[in-house]
Amino acid sequence: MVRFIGNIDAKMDEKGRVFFPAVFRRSLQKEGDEALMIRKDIHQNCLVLYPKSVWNQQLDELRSRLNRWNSQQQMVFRQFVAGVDELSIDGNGRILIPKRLQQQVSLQASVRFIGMDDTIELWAKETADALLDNPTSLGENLEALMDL
Amino acid sequence: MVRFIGNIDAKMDEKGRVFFPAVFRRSLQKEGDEALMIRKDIHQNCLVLYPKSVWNQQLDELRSRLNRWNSQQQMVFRQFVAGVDELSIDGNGRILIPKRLQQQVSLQASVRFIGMDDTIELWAKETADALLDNPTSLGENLEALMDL
DNA sequence: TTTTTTGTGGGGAATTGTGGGGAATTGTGT
DNA sequence: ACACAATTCCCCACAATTCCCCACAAAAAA
Repeated sequence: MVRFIGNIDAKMDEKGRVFFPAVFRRSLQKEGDEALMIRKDIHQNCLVLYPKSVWNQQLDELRSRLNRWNSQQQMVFRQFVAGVDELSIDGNGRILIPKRLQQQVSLQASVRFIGMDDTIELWAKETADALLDNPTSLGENLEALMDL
Repeated sequence: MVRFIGNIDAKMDEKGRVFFPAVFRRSLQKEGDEALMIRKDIHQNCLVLYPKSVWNQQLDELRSRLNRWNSQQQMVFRQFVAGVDELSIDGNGRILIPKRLQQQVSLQASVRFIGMDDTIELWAKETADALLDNPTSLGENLEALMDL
């Protein structure tokens, strides 16, 4: 099982290219997994990178819970799958973020990679700072959760 | 179970390297644990070092209680792992403190390690002095706490 | 005192990260 | 089909950081 750990600040150039952090690249290669899938996060204003194997796994999970003959459920599946792109790492170790996705989450020059266990999130630095460097609620949330 | 005890002053060089105190290294090795996780403390202006096994244990417990499709729960997980980095001890027995973390807690040349049972805290010496040399309320707080 | 362990410092190679030029490819409208 | 713009890809150059090595001071142990 992959386990992405760490936070890396990076810069996206005008062409939309970002260096894919070496730590993560190594974790990927260890799994023999080279391809990445990218989509906007369901809830947050950030992008999510899945190693292809993890992506497939999640698709399977979704599929197994959804009834393909049910129109609404089929629509959920469609929305989840649509908007996904496949990425590859170029000769310089960079990935190219599709324009469409850049706009969806207002990516600027300063971005931040966050290792999230089996996926990697890509945030606009400003957005991440605002959300994550504010730990007030974390304590309460944790307390509530662990108190079950 | 690891038990880190003690206060050690050390110096960080311009490259951000700090000698990891021998006492703590021995405690770590006794656990067969070499890797360390580092993050900014939730409340205080200092860094916290976790032996990797301790960290993983906490992470697994959290993961098992969280539903990744739930926005709020995913946010808790995110806040918990964001800002964490993995450290290793180099050939000279030193660790390299990531730039980002140095800045977050204003680490300068003079630092202080504080053994905190199963974790180790890393303070800027000045900050630690200011906070801890002022033990005014400890007695009262303890009294109130233990009086349940 | 000599030896070993602990702690500091720095040089320089290798890797990681940033920027940009320009060819190839794709997509658009005419 | 053609010209044109935008995007993607492949290449090179270079800056910054990290890693690996060695030297040595200071403290502790023999």
